[in-house]
Amino acid sequence: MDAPRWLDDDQQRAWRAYLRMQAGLSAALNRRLQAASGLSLADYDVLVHLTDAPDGRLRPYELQHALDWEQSRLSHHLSRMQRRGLVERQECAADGRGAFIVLTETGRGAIETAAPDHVETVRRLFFDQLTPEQVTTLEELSTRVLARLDGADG
Amino acid sequence: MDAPRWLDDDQQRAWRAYLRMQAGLSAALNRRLQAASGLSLADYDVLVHLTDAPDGRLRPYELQHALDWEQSRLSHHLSRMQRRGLVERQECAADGRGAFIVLTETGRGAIETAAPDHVETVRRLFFDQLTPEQVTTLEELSTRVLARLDGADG
DNA sequence: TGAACATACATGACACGTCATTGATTCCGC
DNA sequence: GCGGAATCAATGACGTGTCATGTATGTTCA
Repeated sequence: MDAPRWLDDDQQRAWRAYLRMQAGLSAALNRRLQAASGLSLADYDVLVHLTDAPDGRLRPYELQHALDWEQSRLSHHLSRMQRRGLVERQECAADGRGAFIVLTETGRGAIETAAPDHVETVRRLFFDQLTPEQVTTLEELSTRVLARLDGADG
Repeated sequence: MDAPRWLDDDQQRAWRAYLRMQAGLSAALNRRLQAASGLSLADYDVLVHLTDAPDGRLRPYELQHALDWEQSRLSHHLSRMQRRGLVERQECAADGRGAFIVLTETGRGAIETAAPDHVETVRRLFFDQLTPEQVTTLEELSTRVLARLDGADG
């Protein structure tokens, strides 16, 4: 193997800044959401998808693809949410292996209470700091990297 | 409270793309680093800082500020790394409350083995996908958000 | 039909992160 | 010095995420 290509100074600075921002932002969002509503970011994402689904229910594998989570993470997380009364599991008549995850009234109440505050926090901490051009660049940049991640493993 | 200001379409798309990219990238980096060297990203960051320190040792509070971690996260993590022989704890003569975290030979070997591969992965998955302008914008954007996070809590 | 394979989901073990609390020193004003 | 406050760090409890594996059901095709 050849000598590794290190990062240049611009890349170093960008990488460090990005890592810190990413960690700090998600920690801050999590803390606020948790304090305000008792939900984690993960709970929030699950509930958002269930809210958008017809009848407020989805198959686990649908949730898995929508969230882009590992299967076992989802399964564990749903068990914890079920224990807290945010969702329920139903049998699936059409497929004996499968199940439905159903939003409970408690779950719907939680997400409806949490959402406005959370969106406001995302705006204040993140979007209010950025120019429209920076937002556009962020989306393009993220999409490019995502395409690479979804592509070949090399 | 007033009606919440929701995100506009550009912001929605950027936010979703960013969240997915962020989650996917750190998962990919973690998986590769773990497979190649048995280190997690967290281990890697700790070891990098220790490697840069004189005598390969630092006080925990120095590491804490350098890494921007919560104190108890660091303490737990160092215990796990100590158990694996990557670092050791030493008493601090100058401050009876304190300690030193010292890089072991095992730890130094691990980071030196892991670093070239890891940097190369960061480059391939991330920087090779971006234009220099995107890199610059990412750094500016991250710095802006970070300043907001470090500022007032509102 | 039935064997091989694929799909849907759960689970146990264990690493990781946060919060709250505790214990031991050091610092500082009187 | 001495008493209170701040600092340095460890710990227990508990939620979260990953990996490896298990189990049941569905699907395909000779």
